[in-house]
Amino acid sequence: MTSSRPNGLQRSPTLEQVAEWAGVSRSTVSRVINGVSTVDPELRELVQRAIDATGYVPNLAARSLVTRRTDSVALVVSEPDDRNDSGEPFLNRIFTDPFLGRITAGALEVLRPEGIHLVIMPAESPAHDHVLRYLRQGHVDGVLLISSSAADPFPQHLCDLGVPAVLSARPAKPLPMSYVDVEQQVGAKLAAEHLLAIGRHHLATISGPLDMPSSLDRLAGFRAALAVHGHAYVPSAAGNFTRASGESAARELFAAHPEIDGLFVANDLMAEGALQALRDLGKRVPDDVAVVGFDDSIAALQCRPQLTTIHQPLEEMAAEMARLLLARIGKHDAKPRSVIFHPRLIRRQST
Amino acid sequence: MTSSRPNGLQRSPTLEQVAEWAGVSRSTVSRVINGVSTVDPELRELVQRAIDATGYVPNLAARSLVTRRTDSVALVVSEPDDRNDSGEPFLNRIFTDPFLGRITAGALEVLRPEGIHLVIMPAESPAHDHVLRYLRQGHVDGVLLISSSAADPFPQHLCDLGVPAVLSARPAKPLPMSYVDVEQQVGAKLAAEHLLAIGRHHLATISGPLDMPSSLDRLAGFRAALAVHGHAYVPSAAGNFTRASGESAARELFAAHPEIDGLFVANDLMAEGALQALRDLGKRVPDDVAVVGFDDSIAALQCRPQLTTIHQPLEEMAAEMARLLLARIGKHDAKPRSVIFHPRLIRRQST
DNA sequence: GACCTTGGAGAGAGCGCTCCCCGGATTACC
DNA sequence: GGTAATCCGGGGAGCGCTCTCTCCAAGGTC
Repeated sequence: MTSSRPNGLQRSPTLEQVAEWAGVSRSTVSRVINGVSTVDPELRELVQRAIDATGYVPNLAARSLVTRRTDSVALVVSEPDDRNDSGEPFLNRIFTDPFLGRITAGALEVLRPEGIHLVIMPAESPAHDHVLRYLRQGHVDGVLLISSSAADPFPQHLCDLGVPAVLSARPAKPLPMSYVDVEQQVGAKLAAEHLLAIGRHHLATISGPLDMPSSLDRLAGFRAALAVHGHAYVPSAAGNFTRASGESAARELFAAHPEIDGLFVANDLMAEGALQALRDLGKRVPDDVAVVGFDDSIAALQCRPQLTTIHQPLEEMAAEMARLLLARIGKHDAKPRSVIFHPRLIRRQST
Repeated sequence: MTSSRPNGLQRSPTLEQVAEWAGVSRSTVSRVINGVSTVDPELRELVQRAIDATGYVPNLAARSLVTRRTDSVALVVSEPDDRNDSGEPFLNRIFTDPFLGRITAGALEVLRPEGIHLVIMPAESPAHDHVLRYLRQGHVDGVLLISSSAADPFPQHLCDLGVPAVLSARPAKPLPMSYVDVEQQVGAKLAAEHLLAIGRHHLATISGPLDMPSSLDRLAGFRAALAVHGHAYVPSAAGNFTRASGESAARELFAAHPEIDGLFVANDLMAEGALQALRDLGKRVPDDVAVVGFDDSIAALQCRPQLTTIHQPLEEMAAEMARLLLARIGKHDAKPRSVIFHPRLIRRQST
């Protein structure tokens, strides 16, 4: 029943007005609102009634003008120029990847209890400036950055800006910023050893874009693990983490190497595409070809056969990012920290 | 070379300092920044140099304290309580649906040129309060609301709040808010007539959740169009717009009515699931069963066979939402308006 | 040459809030 | 009972910006 605000025409009440209503000073109302303990319980009660009666809401602009905090952080998903070649619009790609949902959920898990709002901003390259301006203006206290490509200048920009930020993966060039990551190489190794363990000998891999450190790590990890077992050469094709790219990469791979009987794909979405290609090629999974994905996203469960995949605890990772960021916002001097998580293999029907 | 801001320790320069540097008054600097034309070109130039030299960025809190504008709007994706039964986490669902990417892109198309930032906020039910608080605090000038279920109280809350807002579809209960929509019934009719035109006689439909006006409209439109052609009974099953739900709805439908040879599915994602089910059942598409989707999302192109579907111009619709919102923000008295778009059928391989 | 108009710059008053500092009241202690 | 310690509430000074109002100078008009 906050009846008195039909259309924003009349301004919402101010602290001053609440104070007047309650017959106390501005300071007292401010104390009540900010939960300072040195207020007489009776007065506190009175002020609370005044707040309810007037329908008072603190003016955030005024508050953050003096506190220099906004109690909100941004989740920025960045992408550099040179990746607009996939044909698929960037916005559709990021919003279609189950990745983002899990990251968001994990971050909110930590932020909400702290009363911190999360604001999501896509930042495909032409909009970098826009987003940077938003961040510089002090709209948020800090940034959780999902950036992929090594070529992406965004992390560097953010660093220059001095805005507290945490990255979702090891930055391509060393940067004094905290980040969270998973042991990519270990994940790839798990996939390699599993494929060998189930008796496959002709292994290949579909990697992510070769300008992403995580893609390179998965590729290198897979190769290294196989080298240990005597496999000197491992055919590979690169995709860009979309389903369609996985499909064409698989086609390419099998055209050149029809003997492949074990496939490691750098994410589930591409693996799903690869399954499609294999179906078209008349190959049975897992009988003819065993497939291992990466991420353990819902896509892994949605496809037939369900994917064996490398699980990475994205929600926990995002939660940790949020924690690192909050710590960083708290004390400005904190030095960059990294937190690395462990992957594990989930076996399903595709191997 | 904005050298003077290593770590937020020293405060960023203020208007005052820029004015001092340039040897002019605060007012003049403010005029330059806000593009007021009554400034001597020479002085303007001088001030610009001062801004560059000091690395000045306007303090948004201070500005919006006096202007009462933030130059940003929120895109809120809401979901009521009672839909958490699908098993799949809400955040994953919305971020996995190509829908959101297209909406975002369309809205940005209009907002960016105006210098307005877009902030995306998921608002699954337990977080409603959080998001409402954010909106009340005046963090944004207005809201683009994607809300689906008729049971969702969020639009009503928003309305009570007096925050300018535009809905993505006709609200379930009449509400004094602008909205954008597509002629759902006409879309369904297109599907029905197409299926009849290609000689199908046993038609059925997979609808969306029955608490969504758009789902009901599509269902009703499909039935009505068939009734005109003498089909009194049309089997149907409801899904929740996810791929998995489409798959199980199709299974259910064909178990009861194996004779079905034409299927209208209320969105592409569910249609994709239905294709999966049909494949499992050994039905060929389109030979045994013709399938028409709805949305014309990328999912329609990704699946095999590619989907015949009802195109709705989501990007344009979102752009129009943004336009309506900006108009509303401009003058507070504006009365609610609705803009309705026309669907059209895109024929591909599934019919 | 006196008057009026107009373009362009400065001064000042807030916007609504927090937070420091101070003062009055209450309690405690000698 | 006097003084110190403690507690709590009020007053006031800004935070950095915009915006109106005022003022000055230059140009135009009769």
